[in-house]
Amino acid sequence: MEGYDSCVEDVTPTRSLAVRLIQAAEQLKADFATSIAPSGLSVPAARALLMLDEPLPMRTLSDRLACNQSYITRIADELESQGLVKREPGKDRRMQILTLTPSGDRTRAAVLSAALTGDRVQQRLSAADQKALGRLLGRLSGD
Amino acid sequence: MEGYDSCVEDVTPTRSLAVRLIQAAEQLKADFATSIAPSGLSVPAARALLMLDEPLPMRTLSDRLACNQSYITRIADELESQGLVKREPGKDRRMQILTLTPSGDRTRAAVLSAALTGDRVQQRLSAADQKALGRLLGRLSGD
DNA sequence: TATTGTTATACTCTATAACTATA
DNA sequence: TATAGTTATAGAGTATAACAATA
Repeated sequence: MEGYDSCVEDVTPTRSLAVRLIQAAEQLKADFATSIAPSGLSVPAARALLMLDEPLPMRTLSDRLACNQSYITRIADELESQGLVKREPGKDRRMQILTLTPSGDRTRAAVLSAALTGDRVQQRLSAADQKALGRLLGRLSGD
Repeated sequence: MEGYDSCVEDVTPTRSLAVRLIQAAEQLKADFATSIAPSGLSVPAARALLMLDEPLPMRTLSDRLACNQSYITRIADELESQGLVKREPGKDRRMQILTLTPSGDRTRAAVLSAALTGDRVQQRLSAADQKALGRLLGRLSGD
């Protein structure tokens, strides 16, 4: 559990929105970690697993997760050691294609279901609020 | 730069709000890191520095930053080695009171100013939008 | 030469455990 | 005995650099 709490907020009259948004995000991340805990996977591995709804080259995964390629090697090792994924050579022999095993497929479905079930955005926000939040986040991100 | 991108969102029809909120938070954190970079401080040390608008026992700091006391020792070491803070014994001799030096005071003002200037919530959101965001975050957090 | 993946290494943030001094 | 702070250690997440194989 992280704790990106007080900081600028104790200085400005009200706790800053930026800090509150960061705290909300930490909460969401903690929720995700809790919901995937039964899988025994690390958070990064669970995130990668969720992306594998189709076989993907490791390179594609590193692009989508916006992380270094070497880190994908690590994650693939974890997933493979759990028997959830296989590495298969692509037509371009430099590529390794990550493909879910049947067990990986089941685990992915379980993780996905748990993540959706534990999503407090869905739980606590009405449809209208969700729409409003989406709009605000769009403005924040630069459209 | 973290990268809490695709994950559940590539699976659900639209990228999930939870993931978008987390990404926005990462952006805010990155902004903060950028704005404090000139100070040469680590992010945790800068956060602690911002809280020291008055002398504070280390224990109070660990409460406010919601982190372990041992971590505060580390942060205090960094701040002290930069000459920004002094440890002074409290009336209760177990306590160490962290007090800003004149240099620490100036650095804190600079960091605060940079953080406020670089706050994209202020920059990109109207007053009404900020109010709406605050309301939504309140609902998300459980009120 | 440029790209994919791997290996080794290292860095940041943060916690736990054991300990000292004080209360 | 309970609390404040320190020290040593560890672990998670992630990156950089150097390298091999392939294109």
